[in-house]
Amino acid sequence: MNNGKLSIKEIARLANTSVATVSRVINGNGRFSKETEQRVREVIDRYNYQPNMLAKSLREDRMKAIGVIVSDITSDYFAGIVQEIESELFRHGYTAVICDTFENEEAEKRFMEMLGNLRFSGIIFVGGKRSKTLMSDLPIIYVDRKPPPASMEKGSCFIGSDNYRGGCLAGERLMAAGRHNPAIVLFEDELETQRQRLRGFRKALADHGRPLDPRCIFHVEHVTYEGGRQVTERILRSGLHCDSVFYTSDILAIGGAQYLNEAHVAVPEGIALMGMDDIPLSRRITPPLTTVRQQYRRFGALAADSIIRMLKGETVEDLILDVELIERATV
Amino acid sequence: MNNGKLSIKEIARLANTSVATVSRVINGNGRFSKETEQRVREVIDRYNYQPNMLAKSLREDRMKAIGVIVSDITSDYFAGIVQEIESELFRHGYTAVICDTFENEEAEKRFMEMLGNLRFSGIIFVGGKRSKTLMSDLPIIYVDRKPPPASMEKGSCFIGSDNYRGGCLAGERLMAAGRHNPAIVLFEDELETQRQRLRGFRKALADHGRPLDPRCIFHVEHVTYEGGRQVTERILRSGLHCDSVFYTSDILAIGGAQYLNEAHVAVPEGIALMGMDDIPLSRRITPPLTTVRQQYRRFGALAADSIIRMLKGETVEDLILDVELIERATV
DNA sequence: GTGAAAGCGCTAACAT
DNA sequence: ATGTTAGCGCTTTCAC
Repeated sequence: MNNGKLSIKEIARLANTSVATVSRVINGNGRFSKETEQRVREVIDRYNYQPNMLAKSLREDRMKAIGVIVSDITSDYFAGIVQEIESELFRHGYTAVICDTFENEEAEKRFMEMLGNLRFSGIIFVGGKRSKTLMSDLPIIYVDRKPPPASMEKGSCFIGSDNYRGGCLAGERLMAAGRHNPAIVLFEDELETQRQRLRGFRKALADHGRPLDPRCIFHVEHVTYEGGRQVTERILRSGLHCDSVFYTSDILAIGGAQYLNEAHVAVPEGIALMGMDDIPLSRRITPPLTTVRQQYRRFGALAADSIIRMLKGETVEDLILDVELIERATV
Repeated sequence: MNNGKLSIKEIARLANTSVATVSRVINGNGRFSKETEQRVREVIDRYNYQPNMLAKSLREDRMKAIGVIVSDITSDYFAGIVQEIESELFRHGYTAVICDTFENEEAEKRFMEMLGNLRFSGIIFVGGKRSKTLMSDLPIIYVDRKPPPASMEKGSCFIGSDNYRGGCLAGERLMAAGRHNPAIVLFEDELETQRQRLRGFRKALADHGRPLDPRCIFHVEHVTYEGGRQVTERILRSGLHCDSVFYTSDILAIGGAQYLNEAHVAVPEGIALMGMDDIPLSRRITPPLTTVRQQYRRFGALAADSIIRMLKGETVEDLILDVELIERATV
């Protein structure tokens, strides 16, 4: 047993003391003399002793680890958030365990159970669905997508963007460019987040006396380049003569731009394009994408911070970050 | 204690039997009557009992989890590999814990220690450095980058592409297009993998009587769009009059293509471009990127498979997958 | 200041 | 077929 590694018991024997004292030295609580500490540390160093975290966690009924449930690690946007969460958590001595659900609710549920069994300290959802009400007694943070109010139990909070304002910004920009017949592309599975963007967009158009044509609201099943291509093709073929489109994700906009390019539709002269997120690629395509920037990497740092504060028993509040219009060349 | 969840002991009490029997029922070993099984299952279902994996793992001195150490989860290439690993492992009842090192060797070391303390079952390195010799008694699989032979201890294996052939394919293609003065861009931190590609490339040119000019070998510090831009600028300014460049990663090639576009250098007429990997974006840029495809998602499935076989005590061998030339429009 | 011992939830002998 | 019990490595009372 123990796979060659030594236990606190052997350390105690080698340092000529008891397991209790060794434990006290390691964790720096309780009292012990300078000399015993010295002896214990020597043995620990010499044998490069590593405490068994499993036993520690069992005893304390808590793992010093946070589960990060993300709906698609392959997305630049989510991966960026996750990377920040991980590095921030790491600095606080927590381990981030990343669980990728592929936008699959079944997997989401399995992961939540598993994290519970493993006595994790908390969960951060990055873009999760969480539409079924899965109970969990762990502290939870939702990032990016806000779940239906029903699952926003206490001991949970939300971190995301001011999506309403994001929609406004996009609408305003298009109006300012004289694009009076825009389309909007939404991700169909999301609720609150997307709805807010739609509301803001609609408001901006209405303010300019150009109410949004309901037929110009398009939906997409997956946030992929291909999804962006296809919806753009649908828009062109719809016969609605849209002069611009606001995609609620840069990935979609980039797929759309590619389609227009192949279809020999000039951007922005023929059709103007706007995205949302501002992923690194957006500034690199030709022409560079005009978009609404979300501070999505900050979501990650903030989420890590919040959950650690929750663990300390502090109360934390929802955080709504500002968005920003990034002028480039597709409008 | 126990956070509201009940233990095997309480299940035993409620089902009017002993902990041993409950354990036997749960794990399906040992013998028990149909009737007791029935009673136990009822209680388990009624209370939605979830065994404490911490205790189980402590007892068995092994977690049913595999650590996946990846050097940058933000990369499409690595993320794709990781996603396959995770889904394959999941199907076998293993949990994949993803550890992102940001190409940082210190983090790599910390993660390895941690996975050891937590008694994980094995480790999969995706693009790791692992240049320092960190001991670890766990089975290890290396994916994509082959570590120096010194750290290829037994109980470890490598899964990757035939990089030599990849280099050949790129060189051949450029020669066939009459591009007699190509440059090659390598990632400086990698050893074996990159060296093989260089060797293959060099061989192909030599075969055509156009030995590679050593000044036309360029290095990049980070595999990012920006890295690709910068190295391309350096190539243009070098005064070497290269007529084509082979980037050993699509990301770099895409950054390079963008730079050339801005510098009004026609692709492929002025300069021909080749990448390697074939990430989803490559077919979507304008013009679509000619590249050497790696079956990188298959790396993931294979890695998961191999480590599970290792855990069963089977011996596994290095796996070298074939690469394929993907003709598109940049050559 | 230090040690003995109980006990976290579980599995696997070893009884019966 | 089922129950009793030791013990995995650790922390934490409770004595001394």
